[in-house]
Amino acid sequence: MGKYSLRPTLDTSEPLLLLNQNNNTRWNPFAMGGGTAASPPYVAAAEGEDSHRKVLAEMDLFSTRNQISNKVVVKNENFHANDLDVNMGLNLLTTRSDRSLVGDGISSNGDENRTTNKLANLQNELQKMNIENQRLKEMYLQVSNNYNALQMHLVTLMQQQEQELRNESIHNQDQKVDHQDSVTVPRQFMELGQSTNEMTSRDSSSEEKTRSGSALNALELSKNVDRDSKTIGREDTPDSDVWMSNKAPKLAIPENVEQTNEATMRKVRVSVRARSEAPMITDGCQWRKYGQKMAKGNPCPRAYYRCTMAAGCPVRKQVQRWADDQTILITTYEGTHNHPLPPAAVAMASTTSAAATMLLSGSISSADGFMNPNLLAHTIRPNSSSIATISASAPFPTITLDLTHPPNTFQGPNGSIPFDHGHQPASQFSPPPFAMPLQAFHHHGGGGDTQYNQSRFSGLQLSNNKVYNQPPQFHQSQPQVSLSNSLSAATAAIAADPNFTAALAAAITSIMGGGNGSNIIPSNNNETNNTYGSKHDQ
DNA sequence: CGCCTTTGACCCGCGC
DNA sequence: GCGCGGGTCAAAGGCG
Ligand SMILES: [Zn+2]
Repeated sequence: MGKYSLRPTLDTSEPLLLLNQNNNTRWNPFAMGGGTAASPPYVAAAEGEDSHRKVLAEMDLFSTRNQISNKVVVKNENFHANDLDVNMGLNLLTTRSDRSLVGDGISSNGDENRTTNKLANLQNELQKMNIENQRLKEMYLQVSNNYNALQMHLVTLMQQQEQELRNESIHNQDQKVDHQDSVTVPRQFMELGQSTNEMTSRDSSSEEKTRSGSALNALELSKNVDRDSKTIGREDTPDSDVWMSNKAPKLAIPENVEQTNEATMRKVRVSVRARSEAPMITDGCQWRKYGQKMAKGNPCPRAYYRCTMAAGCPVRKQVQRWADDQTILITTYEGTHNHPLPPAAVAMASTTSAAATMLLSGSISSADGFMNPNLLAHTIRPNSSSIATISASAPFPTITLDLTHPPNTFQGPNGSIPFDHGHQPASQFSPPPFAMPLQAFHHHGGGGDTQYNQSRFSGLQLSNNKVYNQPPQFHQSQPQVSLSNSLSAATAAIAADPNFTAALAAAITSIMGGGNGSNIIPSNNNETNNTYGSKHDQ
């Protein structure tokens, strides 16, 4: 019964665990780049044998009869994901009827009965189709969420490797920076730079800060701690310093340094732009909404969440749809988790913390801050699949990861590439899916109004003139040229590795061990997906 | 019953 | 000082 009609269906009752270590069904995102168009649903359908059976066992075809009205929505969804084979179910549903009774008792009756039954049969089919499409829609949401998470994983790895490479040549950069003088830099940014490095400011207005940099940061910290402990005191016992205490001893670093990092990490924001119709993107954490505001210049309200996976976890996030394209969800993370994370949450957490670290370290050695006092923005590579943007606009330095255009060049209904200002027609080349382009731009609040402002991000060693002219490869001014190539190769190798998740986990562990403070649960537990799967565990 | 969302009030920094 | 905007609090109610 219904075996064939259900064929393309995936079990969406549980999140697809693309990153789960114990799961054999891995989705290789790199396969999507080379025209294979192996988009998430497709791959999942190909390997999801178990899922099929599960669906057969639990799917209730007639539980919702009024879903025909969803047709429009589904249609839209199909359009949205036209190359994701989401509409696969439509054909299959009509290929076979599981109502064999229709044909039998009818042969002796008139044509009217026959057509009536036929009609009923068709209606049944239609219902099934709609239900099926509903399922597929949910599945698509799931998959796209997981896809975003995985893509961010990749970004994390890229960043980490870039950073490692950069660290090797950091001295060179410091020397470069030395001759940048007498320019005002946003104070916050200067603080961050100070807190993570020994850069000295020559700006007279920030002389005081420079002189008492650590004291100032300590001040900031105490402010934050104060606020956090206030919150905690309400929810819990005076464990307010848990998130401090469990980290300070770990890295044998002077306490105030660690505190400084905490303070700055709390301030740094990592913004993720992803196309999602869900109210929140799936990041594996538990969140509790604590506020909602109408933000200026955006018809969509901004929602405020805090992490509830552990009492006193300082991590907050803001979720808001982009005004220009409300299918794009902007999630801004702030802070570092003070507790172990389930595997499902590792991707986002590691990405955000790595990005934050990158932002901080980038701020110290880059000359950009001096070149663009109000905002710092970089593009690693134009017209590629994802974009990481760093901005130091007040009050919070923010790094934005743009995941709105998937690697396989699939575009949403709007088909526009954010921040693509025509420098490079996107059609000219098809970058590897893991490429992480950065475009330098200046934006003025609204977001739509952007303007070029080429700059060099020290962390990525971009050469200003080369960035826009030679898209297909990384063009880095320094020894990093071969570096990025090897990086791509390494990434590809990782992707091809059957132990992809293991490699990923190792890489992430190394990242986290690198000292930004997130703890990761050793990833051997399978139930995390469901365990954290209820409400705002996205 | 515990956890969550909702939502108006409140706080705070900033610019005028 | 005042208004504005971003961010947070906390009471009230909903939900499973
Ligand atoms: Zn947390």
